[in-house]
Amino acid sequence: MKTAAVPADDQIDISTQSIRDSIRDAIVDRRLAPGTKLSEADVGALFNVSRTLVRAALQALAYEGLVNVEKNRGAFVAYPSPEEARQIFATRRLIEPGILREAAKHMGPSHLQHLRQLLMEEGRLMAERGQTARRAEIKASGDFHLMLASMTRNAVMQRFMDELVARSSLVIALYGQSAISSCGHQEHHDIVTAIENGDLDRACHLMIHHIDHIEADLDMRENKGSDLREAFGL
Amino acid sequence: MKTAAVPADDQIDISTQSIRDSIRDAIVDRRLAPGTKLSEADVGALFNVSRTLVRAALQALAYEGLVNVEKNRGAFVAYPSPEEARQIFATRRLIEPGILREAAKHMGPSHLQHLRQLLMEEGRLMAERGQTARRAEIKASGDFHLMLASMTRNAVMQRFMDELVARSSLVIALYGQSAISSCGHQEHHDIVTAIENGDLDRACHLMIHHIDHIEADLDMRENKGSDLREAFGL
DNA sequence: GTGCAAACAATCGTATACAATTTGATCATA
DNA sequence: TATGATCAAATTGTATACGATTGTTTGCAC
Repeated sequence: MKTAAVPADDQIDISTQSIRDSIRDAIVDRRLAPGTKLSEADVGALFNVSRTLVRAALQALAYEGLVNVEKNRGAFVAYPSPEEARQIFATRRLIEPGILREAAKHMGPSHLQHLRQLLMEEGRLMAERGQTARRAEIKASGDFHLMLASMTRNAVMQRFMDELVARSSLVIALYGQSAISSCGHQEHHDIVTAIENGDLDRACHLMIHHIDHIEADLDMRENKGSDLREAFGL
Repeated sequence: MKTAAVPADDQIDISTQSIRDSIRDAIVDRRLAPGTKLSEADVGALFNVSRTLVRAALQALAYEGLVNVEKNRGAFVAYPSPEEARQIFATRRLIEPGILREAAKHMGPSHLQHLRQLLMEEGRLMAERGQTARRAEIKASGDFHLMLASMTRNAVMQRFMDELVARSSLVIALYGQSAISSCGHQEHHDIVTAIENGDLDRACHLMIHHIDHIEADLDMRENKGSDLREAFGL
């Protein structure tokens, strides 16, 4: 019985969407370790719903790439291979500069204000100690990219970025080494500054380097943690 | 009914995936008109499966943006609004040049051969008459972009393009006016030529213009066909 | 004839039941 | 003891059953 603790309590009227979000958050926040089995019955018991709803949630998460469902075996928190990780970051490098430019088109002073505010919060969390603050910091770091995506006013791009950021979190959870984001945080600030100055070329340049840095901080040698699975090409 | 029926007809082992693909193809091929209701019971009867599997398929399609599920009302073939259409093409403009460059990295003579071959087939279908040939032509047109995506060797990008091309087909089905693709076909050829010549800048340029042309051919005034739905902001 | 309300029908939302498959354990045998 | 076959327990795959919601029709009052 290795299923993780998720806010259980006596919740009623929890629908598929809520379950999906709860599991999603738990995965992205690293409360659920990659590879963890998500038994339909167990999860259902936690949320006091039937397997039907759990199944729907797990299938949706599988589509997002956050869980793998193996036929007749069950659903597991995704365990991205180094190759998958590479593809995820390659995709981000490809689309985030475009998102930046698109977002800048619609950006007014209030939007810049919001971005700065988010970065302040991020910085505040970095100063704190503790697992909780650390998770919140990582989340805030991703939220910066998501906020930029939301400023494109393009729902499609937003959804793509949602998926990319979520999967990136998983990858970082698996292969990240340093306390990193210290530099990442500064890079966020620099990007906003470049936008403020109207220097979009520079902003894009910084964004690409930022993504490069995140990826460079990963140690993607196989057998990290308790892997063994990808090690044999499965 | 139900009398120990031998695995009826040719249909055995139809799983969620097959149903999803069948419906997907039908939508993209315009055999299912936008707005058509997809009753769980009806679809299930067609495929001789229970509502459970149909539901799963419809939910997956909803995630792809090909059907809308309205709570307690059912699933309908998506009816993209002009705004959605705009967002879809904006996203394509944003990522397809990048895909082009990425694909070019891995492209050898055999790949170019494949692309040319696909274009030949596309051209052949354009010459023919009839609804079937017309559908095949539109499909082939989309396949060109999908083949480029597959050459990136990046599963994430591939999936994004899958979704974008499918939804584009839907939009074109709704708002397309001219017999179009005549010029689109030539543009495909030009793009391949540019790649062959190693002139990626030109290829990207052509790609963006190609997408512009597709979008420009749409007549997205509301009330197209039997709409009335979006006309009231629903 | 019009307008509203209540019953009816159809469809979806969720839970449960049963079948199929996998997994792990037990036991026989060399 | 090591190996392999057979069986039992657990878990997923699919179907069905029942309750809830929505849309339509009917009937009554005005």
